[in-house]
Amino acid sequence: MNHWLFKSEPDTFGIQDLAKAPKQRTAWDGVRNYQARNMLRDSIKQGDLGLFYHSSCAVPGIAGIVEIVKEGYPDATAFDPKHHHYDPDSMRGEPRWYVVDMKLVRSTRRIIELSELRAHENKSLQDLILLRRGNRLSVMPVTKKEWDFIVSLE
DNA sequence: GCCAACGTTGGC
DNA sequence: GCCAACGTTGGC
Repeated sequence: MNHWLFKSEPDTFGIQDLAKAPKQRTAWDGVRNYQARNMLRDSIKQGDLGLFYHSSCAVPGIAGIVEIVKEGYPDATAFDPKHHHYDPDSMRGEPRWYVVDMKLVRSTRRIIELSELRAHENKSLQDLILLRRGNRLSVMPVTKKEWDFIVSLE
């Protein structure tokens, strides 16, 4: 079982939106980055756990824990001309973009803030991809050690 | 294959 | 709103 971190802008879809979703479940759609796509398509497995991270907001940080309930399948929003994430180059016979389905395990009791993670960037979290300079990946792997450490901060 | 231009991300 | 950093595009 592997661990991941998923970024989302709470103004668009935050942890509260996941909590209110039917069955507290959602498809992680709209990813339009090849590196992240490859993870969604190939690496993320049912039963894997993820940190739900709030980005581009007043208090960036980890807001919850999710579990993968369905492995990668084509992102239907890429086929829809009316959709904001429409990609005319993604064909149904040869889909370019993928999603996984996830469900809420729980919200964290508090936001584990980015600034707090940064306080450990020279020690326990020195390899955390999230903290790498200029990092823009919206889906990234987290090691078991990093996971355990981050969860222990809560 | 190079690389400048451009659009996007995301913290501050 | 600013701006650094990055990925993608497209001309050559």
